[in-house]
Amino acid sequence: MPYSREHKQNSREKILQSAYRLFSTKGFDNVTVDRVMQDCSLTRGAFYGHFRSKSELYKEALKFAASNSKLADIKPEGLSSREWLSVLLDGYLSLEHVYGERPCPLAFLATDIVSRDKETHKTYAQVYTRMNQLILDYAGRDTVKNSQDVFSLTSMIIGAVAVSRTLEDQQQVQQILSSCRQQARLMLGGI
Amino acid sequence: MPYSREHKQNSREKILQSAYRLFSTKGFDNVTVDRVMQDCSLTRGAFYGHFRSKSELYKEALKFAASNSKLADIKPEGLSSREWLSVLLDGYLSLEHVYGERPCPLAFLATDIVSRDKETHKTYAQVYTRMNQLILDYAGRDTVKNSQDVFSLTSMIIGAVAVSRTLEDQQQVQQILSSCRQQARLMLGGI
DNA sequence: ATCTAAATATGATCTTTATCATATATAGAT
DNA sequence: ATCTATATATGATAAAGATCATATTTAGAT
Repeated sequence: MPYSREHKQNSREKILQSAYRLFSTKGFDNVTVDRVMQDCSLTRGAFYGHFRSKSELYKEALKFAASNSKLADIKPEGLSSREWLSVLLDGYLSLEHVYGERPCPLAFLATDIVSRDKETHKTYAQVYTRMNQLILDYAGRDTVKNSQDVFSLTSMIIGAVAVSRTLEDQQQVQQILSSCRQQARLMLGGI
Repeated sequence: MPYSREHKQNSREKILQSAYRLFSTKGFDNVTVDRVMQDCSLTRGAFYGHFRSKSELYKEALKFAASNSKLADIKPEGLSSREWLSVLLDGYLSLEHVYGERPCPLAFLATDIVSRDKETHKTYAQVYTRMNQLILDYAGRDTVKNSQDVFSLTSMIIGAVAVSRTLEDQQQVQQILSSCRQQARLMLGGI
């Protein structure tokens, strides 16, 4: 047996991490396999030992990002679900998220996904459903009049960060995020 | 003088129309110059008589889309500004818009823009500002507590249609759009 | 009818990049 | 030490597509 048992698994995770960071900031076509591998200090050739194709990498990176996203973090002890949800939303609607290393795939891949294959669409849809579900759960289902109300909340926060990343004017971005944080609190009262 | 005086202008508009339709559904890299020209029954060569490069085409198509978008339509006689705004928002949050021929560039190019050049970013930002302004104007500025409140509304509707286009489940899309239409009405009360 | 400038079409070039074929390096087992 | 399966690296191939150089078509003016 060559290398240690975990070596390949480690490499795979490094590739996924680099891939997602690059894909989410540049989109599928503006990222080359070479660039991803350079980013994690490996080379082209090694790539095909881990993934069948660039498309497969994209899909796996999407799954990887979903399970490692801020929104998947575990609620700390001593906070109510509602309080934790509030923390999560503020984190989501923050500059750190907009420009950070673990951006939400729902926002940052939104229009990029359209040209990908059916499987990838399905994965995206699953991530989307999970996000809505998670917010519903934290908000407390018993207080929900209509579970569909959550869609307007997620639309808003996804739209906000997606647009924010394209804007140069930092002050305007701050205003957008702030406006949405405030609105989110109002909506959660309603939900 | 060859051709009629308006011929070239007509060609230019046809190119822009095809270009925007394709760019907004597939993104910059998944559209070739060839494909655009085929779409409007011209050929590659003619292209460079109209635009310096594919990048320039993209930028011009973005401007073109902005000035021809649903939201730029003129208010018909006999409707109050608020009523007209309501019509516009329902149109924006409709299946026809999500899958139609005149989609909103703010939503459908959102993440695609990130990899484009500075000029294009600037154009996008202008379109974004115009959209917010337009909604503020129709909503009636005197009734606005805080003009920044409009950002959460535009984030929501942009996010809603951007995400909707990636989802396969038509029923879910309907629910998202419906949820946002309802929420928009609530928010306009507040604005 | 013919001439001409503008618009459009066609063929060629050159770069980029995904993927493959092949070679080398690694580290556990003998 | 050496052997071997696996991980990684390097060089080659081939296709796609943006752009350019050149040819052809168009329709108004003479």
